[in-house]
Amino acid sequence: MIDPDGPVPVYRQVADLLAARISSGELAPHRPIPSESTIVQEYGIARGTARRAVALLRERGLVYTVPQRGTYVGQPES
Amino acid sequence: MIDPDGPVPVYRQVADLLAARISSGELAPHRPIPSESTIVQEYGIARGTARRAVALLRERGLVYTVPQRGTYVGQPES
DNA sequence: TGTAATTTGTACGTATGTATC
DNA sequence: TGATACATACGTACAAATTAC
Repeated sequence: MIDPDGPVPVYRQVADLLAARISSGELAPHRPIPSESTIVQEYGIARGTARRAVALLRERGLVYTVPQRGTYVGQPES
Repeated sequence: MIDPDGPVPVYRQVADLLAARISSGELAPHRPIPSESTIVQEYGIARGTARRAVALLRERGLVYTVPQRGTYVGQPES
């Protein structure tokens, strides 16, 4: 699933995989995406890398994070 | 200079200090800001924290980074 | 021409704090 | 109380590109 040795950074690979899960509808609007710990386990990566992937999705406007709560699909203020 | 135990994150304290050095003219447009290693030594912080501080300045549009070269005051396209 | 140093980029691991549930 | 989840911060290591010598 993840190629740690490829030219594409792992955090971007993970972000793209999560983005695909959002596009497919598996992760629906205003529903939480997997937690950092879950992402770490699912993809076998470090926590810092998982955080970077989520940060990238946030920059893309695909998700929003509520501190100490979780990260959700879509945009805040519903 | 840096208060590691205060409510303000270290990376933001460092970013603000660097921003002040830019405002004062000590760091002039299109001149490099201190390297990550230098920032680490100057402020006694970890490199990851220094990188976050620089990333914050980048988000604020105060600096731009040229990979493998350095980070410079102002905006690209000179 | 070749080598070493510099600098940013990526990735991992660990620890602690704070807020929520 | 305890578990969960994000925020911050430390340290370490290696890669890639540029620069200096």
